[in-house]
Amino acid sequence: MKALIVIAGPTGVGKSELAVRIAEAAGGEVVNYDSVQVYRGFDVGSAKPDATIRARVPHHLFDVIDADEELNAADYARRAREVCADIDARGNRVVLAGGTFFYLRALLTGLPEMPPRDEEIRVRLRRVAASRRGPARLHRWLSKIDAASAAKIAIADRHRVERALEVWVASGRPISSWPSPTADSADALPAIRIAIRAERARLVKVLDARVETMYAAGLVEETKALLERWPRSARPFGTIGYKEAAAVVAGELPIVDAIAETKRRTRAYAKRQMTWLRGERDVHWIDAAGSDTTFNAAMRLITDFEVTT
RNA sequence: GCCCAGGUAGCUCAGUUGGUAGAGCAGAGGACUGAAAAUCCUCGUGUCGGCGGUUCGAUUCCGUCCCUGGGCA
Repeated sequence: MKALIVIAGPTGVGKSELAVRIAEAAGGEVVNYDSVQVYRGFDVGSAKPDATIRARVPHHLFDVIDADEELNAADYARRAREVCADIDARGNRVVLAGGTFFYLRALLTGLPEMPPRDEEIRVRLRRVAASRRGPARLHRWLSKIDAASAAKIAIADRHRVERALEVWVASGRPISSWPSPTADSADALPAIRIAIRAERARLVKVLDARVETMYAAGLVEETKALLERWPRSARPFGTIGYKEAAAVVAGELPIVDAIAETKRRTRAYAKRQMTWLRGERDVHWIDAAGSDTTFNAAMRLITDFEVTT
Protein backbone atom coordinates (compact mmCIF):
# COMPACT_ATOMS: atom_id res chain seq x y z
CA MET A 1 0.00 0.00 0.00
CA LYS A 2 1.25 3.45 -0.84
CA ALA A 3 1.89 5.67 2.13
CA LEU A 4 -1.17 7.44 3.44
CA ILE A 5 -0.91 11.20 3.43
CA VAL A 6 -2.05 12.50 6.80
CA ILE A 7 -2.95 16.12 7.38
CA ALA A 8 -3.03 17.03 11.06
CA GLY A 9 -2.99 20.11 13.26
CA PRO A 10 -5.30 21.89 15.67
CA THR A 11 -8.82 22.78 14.63
CA GLY A 12 -9.10 25.84 12.44
CA VAL A 13 -5.69 25.85 10.77
CA GLY A 14 -7.01 24.84 7.37
CA LYS A 15 -6.61 21.07 7.22
CA SER A 16 -9.63 20.35 5.03
CA GLU A 17 -8.61 22.90 2.43
CA LEU A 18 -5.03 21.67 2.29
CA ALA A 19 -6.19 18.07 2.04
CA VAL A 20 -8.33 18.82 -1.00
CA ARG A 21 -5.55 20.63 -2.77
CA ILE A 22 -3.14 17.80 -2.12
CA ALA A 23 -5.69 15.27 -3.30
CA GLU A 24 -6.18 17.23 -6.51
CA ALA A 25 -2.47 17.47 -7.09
CA ALA A 26 -1.60 13.91 -6.19
CA GLY A 27 -4.57 12.06 -7.63
CA GLY A 28 -6.05 11.38 -4.25
CA GLU A 29 -9.26 11.05 -2.29
CA VAL A 30 -9.97 12.58 1.09
CA VAL A 31 -10.77 10.37 4.06
CA ASN A 32 -12.17 11.98 7.21
CA TYR A 33 -10.84 11.23 10.69
CA ASP A 34 -13.02 13.61 12.64
CA SER A 35 -15.40 12.09 15.17
CA VAL A 36 -18.18 14.64 14.67
CA GLN A 37 -18.10 15.07 10.92
CA VAL A 38 -19.14 11.44 10.58
CA TYR A 39 -22.63 12.48 11.74
CA ARG A 40 -25.30 13.29 9.18
CA GLY A 41 -26.79 16.72 9.57
CA PHE A 42 -24.16 18.09 11.94
CA ASP A 43 -22.74 20.43 9.35
CA VAL A 44 -22.41 24.00 10.54
CA GLY A 45 -21.12 23.25 14.01
CA SER A 46 -18.60 20.65 12.94
CA ALA A 47 -17.08 22.89 10.26
CA LYS A 48 -17.72 20.14 7.77
CA PRO A 49 -16.35 20.85 4.29
CA ASP A 50 -19.25 22.04 2.14
CA ALA A 51 -20.59 20.57 -1.11
CA THR A 52 -18.44 22.77 -3.33
CA ILE A 53 -15.25 21.60 -1.69
CA ARG A 54 -16.38 18.00 -1.62
CA ALA A 55 -17.21 18.09 -5.31
CA ARG A 56 -13.60 18.74 -6.19
CA VAL A 57 -12.40 15.31 -5.13
CA PRO A 58 -14.06 12.19 -3.64
CA HIS A 59 -14.63 12.49 0.12
CA HIS A 60 -15.13 9.53 2.43
CA LEU A 61 -16.45 8.87 5.94
CA PHE A 62 -18.43 12.07 6.19
CA ASP A 63 -22.15 11.71 6.98
CA VAL A 64 -22.03 7.99 7.63
CA ILE A 65 -24.13 7.69 10.80
CA ASP A 66 -27.15 9.29 12.46
CA ALA A 67 -27.12 11.05 15.81
CA ASP A 68 -28.40 8.01 17.71
CA GLU A 69 -25.69 5.74 16.35
CA GLU A 70 -22.13 5.45 17.55
CA LEU A 71 -18.88 4.99 15.76
CA ASN A 72 -16.15 4.44 18.29
CA ALA A 73 -12.45 4.33 17.54
CA ALA A 74 -12.50 0.62 16.71
CA ASP A 75 -15.53 0.94 14.43
CA TYR A 76 -13.92 3.88 12.77
CA ALA A 77 -10.62 2.10 12.21
CA ARG A 78 -12.38 -0.89 10.70
CA ARG A 79 -14.36 1.21 8.25
CA ALA A 80 -11.48 3.50 7.43
CA ARG A 81 -9.22 0.58 6.65
CA GLU A 82 -11.70 -0.70 4.12
CA VAL A 83 -12.08 2.70 2.55
CA CYS A 84 -8.33 3.22 2.37
CA ALA A 85 -7.72 -0.23 0.87
CA ASP A 86 -10.35 0.52 -1.69
CA ILE A 87 -8.86 3.81 -2.73
CA ASP A 88 -5.44 2.24 -2.93
CA ALA A 89 -6.78 -0.56 -5.09
CA ARG A 90 -8.14 2.02 -7.50
CA GLY A 91 -4.64 3.42 -7.77
CA ASN A 92 -5.44 6.63 -5.92
CA ARG A 93 -3.73 8.25 -2.97
CA VAL A 94 -5.38 8.44 0.44
CA VAL A 95 -5.34 11.90 2.02
CA LEU A 96 -6.52 11.80 5.62
CA ALA A 97 -7.93 14.94 7.15
CA GLY A 98 -9.46 15.45 10.57
CA GLY A 99 -8.69 16.16 14.16
CA THR A 100 -9.50 13.10 16.20
CA PHE A 101 -6.00 11.79 16.68
CA PHE A 102 -7.17 8.84 18.70
CA TYR A 103 -9.12 7.67 15.67
CA LEU A 104 -6.10 8.29 13.50
CA ARG A 105 -3.94 6.18 15.75
CA ALA A 106 -6.52 3.41 15.76
CA LEU A 107 -6.51 3.44 11.98
CA LEU A 108 -2.78 3.69 11.43
CA THR A 109 -1.35 1.46 14.14
CA GLY A 110 -4.40 -0.57 15.08
CA LEU A 111 -6.03 -1.27 18.42
CA PRO A 112 -5.35 -4.31 20.60
CA GLU A 113 -7.78 -7.16 20.13
CA MET A 114 -9.65 -6.59 23.34
CA PRO A 115 -13.29 -7.19 24.12
CA PRO A 116 -15.45 -4.54 22.49
CA ARG A 117 -17.73 -2.13 24.29
CA ASP A 118 -20.55 -3.92 26.08
CA GLU A 119 -23.61 -1.89 27.00
CA GLU A 120 -24.87 -4.35 29.62
CA ILE A 121 -21.63 -4.31 31.53
CA ARG A 122 -21.52 -0.54 31.25
CA VAL A 123 -24.97 -0.18 32.76
CA ARG A 124 -23.94 -2.27 35.73
CA LEU A 125 -20.72 -0.36 36.24
CA ARG A 126 -22.48 2.94 35.96
CA ARG A 127 -24.95 1.91 38.63
CA VAL A 128 -22.04 1.44 41.01
CA ALA A 129 -20.46 4.68 39.89
CA ALA A 130 -23.63 6.57 40.73
CA SER A 131 -23.73 5.26 44.28
CA ARG A 132 -22.12 6.90 47.27
CA ARG A 133 -18.35 6.96 46.91
CA GLY A 134 -18.96 4.99 43.71
CA PRO A 135 -15.99 6.27 41.70
CA ALA A 136 -13.65 5.44 44.57
CA ARG A 137 -15.11 1.95 44.87
CA LEU A 138 -14.66 1.27 41.19
CA HIS A 139 -11.13 2.55 41.30
CA ARG A 140 -10.34 0.36 44.31
CA TRP A 141 -11.71 -2.61 42.42
CA LEU A 142 -9.49 -1.70 39.49
CA SER A 143 -6.41 -1.47 41.66
CA LYS A 144 -7.09 -4.99 42.95
CA ILE A 145 -7.34 -6.57 39.53
CA ASP A 146 -4.96 -4.29 37.63
CA ALA A 147 -2.59 -2.21 39.73
CA ALA A 148 -0.73 -0.90 36.71
CA SER A 149 -3.82 0.60 35.17
CA ALA A 150 -5.11 1.92 38.46
CA ALA A 151 -1.87 3.78 38.95
CA LYS A 152 -2.28 5.50 35.62
CA ILE A 153 -6.00 6.24 35.64
CA ALA A 154 -7.33 8.93 37.96
CA ILE A 155 -10.32 8.11 40.15
CA ALA A 156 -12.34 10.85 38.52
CA ASP A 157 -11.55 9.68 35.00
CA ARG A 158 -14.82 7.79 34.73
CA HIS A 159 -14.55 6.82 31.09
CA ARG A 160 -11.22 5.10 31.49
CA VAL A 161 -12.05 3.44 34.81
CA GLU A 162 -15.24 2.16 33.24
CA ARG A 163 -13.51 0.83 30.16
CA ALA A 164 -10.76 -0.90 32.14
CA LEU A 165 -13.31 -2.69 34.32
CA GLU A 166 -15.47 -3.51 31.34
CA VAL A 167 -12.56 -5.35 29.77
CA TRP A 168 -11.95 -7.19 33.03
CA VAL A 169 -15.56 -8.26 33.43
CA ALA A 170 -15.82 -9.35 29.82
CA SER A 171 -12.54 -11.24 29.60
CA GLY A 172 -11.16 -11.87 33.08
CA ARG A 173 -7.97 -10.19 31.95
CA PRO A 174 -6.64 -6.80 33.00
CA ILE A 175 -6.72 -4.24 30.23
CA SER A 176 -3.02 -3.54 30.68
CA SER A 177 -2.20 -7.11 29.68
CA TRP A 178 -2.86 -6.19 26.06
CA PRO A 179 0.23 -4.60 24.63
CA SER A 180 -0.45 -1.33 22.90
CA PRO A 181 0.36 -1.57 19.21
CA THR A 182 3.10 0.69 17.94
CA ALA A 183 3.80 2.38 14.64
CA ASP A 184 6.11 -0.46 13.63
CA SER A 185 3.76 -3.31 14.49
CA ALA A 186 2.87 -5.79 11.76
CA ASP A 187 -0.45 -4.33 10.72
CA ALA A 188 0.53 -0.66 10.95
CA LEU A 189 -0.15 1.36 7.83
CA PRO A 190 2.59 3.38 6.15
CA ALA A 191 1.95 7.09 6.42
CA ILE A 192 3.50 10.49 6.03
CA ARG A 193 2.27 12.83 8.73
CA ILE A 194 2.07 16.52 8.01
CA ALA A 195 0.86 18.86 10.71
CA ILE A 196 -0.03 22.49 10.25
CA ARG A 197 0.99 24.80 13.03
CA ALA A 198 -0.16 28.34 13.76
CA GLU A 199 0.90 30.89 16.32
CA ARG A 200 -1.41 30.64 19.32
CA ALA A 201 -2.66 34.24 19.29
CA ARG A 202 -3.46 34.06 15.60
CA LEU A 203 -5.20 30.73 15.95
CA VAL A 204 -7.39 32.06 18.75
CA LYS A 205 -8.50 34.93 16.52
CA VAL A 206 -9.38 32.57 13.70
CA LEU A 207 -11.21 30.26 16.09
CA ASP A 208 -13.24 33.07 17.68
CA ALA A 209 -14.23 34.38 14.27
CA ARG A 210 -15.21 30.92 13.14
CA VAL A 211 -17.50 30.43 16.12
CA GLU A 212 -19.20 33.76 15.39
CA THR A 213 -19.65 32.68 11.80
CA MET A 214 -21.17 29.37 12.87
CA TYR A 215 -23.82 31.03 14.99
CA ALA A 216 -24.50 33.58 12.25
CA ALA A 217 -24.79 30.74 9.76
CA GLY A 218 -27.53 29.07 11.76
CA LEU A 219 -25.93 26.70 14.24
CA VAL A 220 -28.85 27.13 16.65
CA GLU A 221 -31.40 26.50 13.90
CA GLU A 222 -29.52 23.44 12.71
CA THR A 223 -29.40 22.11 16.27
CA LYS A 224 -33.09 22.81 16.78
CA ALA A 225 -33.99 20.82 13.67
CA LEU A 226 -31.76 17.93 14.74
CA LEU A 227 -33.31 17.94 18.21
CA GLU A 228 -36.69 17.40 16.65
CA ARG A 229 -35.48 14.08 15.34
CA TRP A 230 -33.08 12.86 18.01
CA PRO A 231 -32.97 13.01 21.81
CA ARG A 232 -30.68 15.54 23.38
CA SER A 233 -28.84 12.74 25.14
CA ALA A 234 -27.47 11.55 21.78
CA ARG A 235 -23.69 11.65 21.59
CA PRO A 236 -23.10 14.51 19.16
CA PHE A 237 -25.25 16.92 21.18
CA GLY A 238 -22.49 16.85 23.78
CA THR A 239 -19.84 18.18 21.46
CA ILE A 240 -18.44 21.68 21.16
CA GLY A 241 -20.99 24.09 19.73
CA TYR A 242 -23.87 21.65 19.71
CA LYS A 243 -23.95 21.37 23.47
CA GLU A 244 -24.24 25.13 23.84
CA ALA A 245 -26.66 25.49 20.94
CA ALA A 246 -28.87 22.78 22.46
CA ALA A 247 -28.95 24.76 25.71
CA VAL A 248 -30.06 27.81 23.75
CA VAL A 249 -32.82 25.82 22.07
CA ALA A 250 -33.94 24.58 25.48
CA GLY A 251 -34.03 28.16 26.74
CA GLU A 252 -31.35 27.49 29.35
CA LEU A 253 -28.69 29.80 28.00
CA PRO A 254 -28.68 33.23 26.37
CA ILE A 255 -27.06 33.11 22.97
CA VAL A 256 -24.21 35.46 23.91
CA ASP A 257 -23.21 33.10 26.69
CA ALA A 258 -23.45 30.16 24.33
CA ILE A 259 -21.10 31.85 21.91
CA ALA A 260 -18.61 32.70 24.64
CA GLU A 261 -18.73 29.15 25.98
CA THR A 262 -18.27 27.66 22.53
CA LYS A 263 -15.24 29.86 21.96
CA ARG A 264 -13.80 28.81 25.28
CA ARG A 265 -14.26 25.11 24.59
CA THR A 266 -12.91 25.43 21.08
CA ARG A 267 -9.72 27.00 22.38
CA ALA A 268 -9.33 24.27 24.98
CA TYR A 269 -9.86 21.67 22.29
CA ALA A 270 -7.18 23.15 20.04
CA LYS A 271 -4.84 23.10 23.00
CA ARG A 272 -5.51 19.43 23.69
CA GLN A 273 -4.89 18.62 20.06
CA MET A 274 -1.55 20.39 20.19
CA THR A 275 -0.59 18.48 23.31
CA TRP A 276 -1.37 15.21 21.55
CA LEU A 277 0.51 16.16 18.41
CA ARG A 278 3.61 17.30 20.26
CA GLY A 279 3.90 13.83 21.69
CA GLU A 280 3.61 12.10 18.34
CA ARG A 281 6.71 10.87 16.57
CA ASP A 282 7.47 11.44 12.89
CA VAL A 283 5.35 14.53 12.50
CA HIS A 284 6.46 17.00 9.85
CA TRP A 285 5.43 20.51 10.88
CA ILE A 286 4.60 23.25 8.44
CA ASP A 287 3.41 26.77 9.16
CA ALA A 288 -0.05 28.00 8.35
CA ALA A 289 1.46 30.73 6.24
CA GLY A 290 -1.21 31.25 3.62
CA SER A 291 -2.62 28.53 1.47
CA ASP A 292 -0.11 28.52 -1.40
CA THR A 293 2.96 28.56 0.79
CA THR A 294 1.50 25.90 3.03
CA PHE A 295 0.49 23.79 0.06
CA ASN A 296 3.94 24.01 -1.53
CA ALA A 297 5.62 23.11 1.73
CA ALA A 298 3.37 20.09 2.07
CA MET A 299 3.97 18.92 -1.49
CA ARG A 300 7.69 19.23 -1.01
CA LEU A 301 7.48 17.03 2.08
CA ILE A 302 5.51 14.44 0.17
CA THR A 303 7.94 14.23 -2.74
CA ASP A 304 10.90 14.09 -0.36
CA PHE A 305 9.22 11.28 1.49
CA GLU A 306 8.60 9.42 -1.74
CA VAL A 307 12.28 9.69 -2.74
CA THR A 308 13.66 8.49 0.57
CA THR A 309 11.40 5.46 0.83
C1' G B 1 -24.23 67.53 47.46
C1' C B 2 -26.46 63.57 50.68
C1' C B 3 -27.64 58.23 51.69
C1' C B 4 -26.72 53.09 50.74
C1' A B 5 -23.68 48.94 48.61
C1' G B 6 -19.06 47.70 46.85
C1' G B 7 -13.55 48.21 45.78
C1' U B 8 -9.20 41.19 47.41
C1' A B 9 -5.30 36.84 41.44
C1' G B 10 -6.59 38.42 34.12
C1' C B 11 -12.41 37.75 35.39
C1' U B 12 -16.45 36.50 39.15
C1' C B 13 -16.25 36.30 44.11
C1' A B 14 -15.15 33.94 49.24
C1' G B 15 -12.47 34.91 53.66
C1' U B 16 -9.48 36.56 57.84
C1' U B 17 -14.05 37.19 65.75
C1' G B 18 -6.63 41.67 63.99
C1' G B 19 -1.14 37.22 63.11
C1' U B 20 0.16 39.65 55.20
C1' A B 21 -5.33 35.20 51.91
C1' G B 22 -8.34 31.05 48.73
C1' A B 23 -12.11 28.92 45.27
C1' G B 24 -14.37 28.71 40.41
C1' C B 25 -13.41 30.37 35.57
C1' A B 26 -9.61 32.04 32.26
C1' G B 27 -4.40 30.91 31.19
C1' A B 28 -0.04 27.40 31.01
C1' G B 29 1.79 22.35 30.95
C1' G B 30 0.47 17.14 30.72
C1' A B 31 -2.26 12.35 30.08
C1' C B 32 -4.84 9.59 26.38
C1' U B 33 -5.64 0.92 24.79
C1' G B 34 -13.63 0.81 21.54
C1' A B 35 -17.62 7.87 24.75
C1' A B 36 -12.06 10.93 22.26
C1' A B 37 -15.07 17.84 19.84
C1' A B 38 -15.17 12.84 25.20
C1' U B 39 -12.83 12.10 30.02
C1' C B 40 -9.14 13.51 33.24
C1' C B 41 -4.25 15.25 36.01
C1' U B 42 -0.77 19.27 37.65
C1' C B 43 0.33 24.63 38.38
C1' G B 44 -2.40 30.29 42.64
C1' U B 45 2.48 36.27 46.20
C1' G B 46 -1.76 39.18 44.81
C1' U B 47 0.94 47.38 46.98
C1' C B 48 -6.42 42.49 49.89
C1' G B 49 -8.29 50.99 46.27
C1' G B 50 -4.75 55.43 48.39
C1' C B 51 -3.12 57.94 52.81
C1' G B 52 -3.23 58.42 57.96
C1' G B 53 -4.65 56.48 63.06
C1' U B 54 -5.19 52.67 66.95
C1' U B 55 -2.13 48.21 67.87
C1' C B 56 3.63 44.35 69.30
C1' G B 57 1.15 43.48 64.51
C1' A B 58 -4.08 46.07 60.01
C1' U B 59 -6.09 43.34 54.17
C1' U B 60 -9.31 42.80 58.72
C1' C B 61 -11.02 48.06 63.51
C1' C B 62 -11.36 53.79 63.12
C1' G B 63 -10.82 58.36 60.18
C1' U B 64 -10.25 60.47 55.58
C1' C B 65 -9.75 60.69 50.37
C1' C B 66 -10.41 58.39 45.48
C1' C B 67 -13.14 55.08 42.18
C1' U B 68 -17.60 52.06 40.61
C1' G B 69 -22.82 50.88 40.96
C1' G B 70 -27.78 52.21 42.89
C1' G B 71 -31.10 55.68 45.33
C1' C B 72 -32.37 60.80 46.90
C1' A B 73 -31.73 65.84 45.75
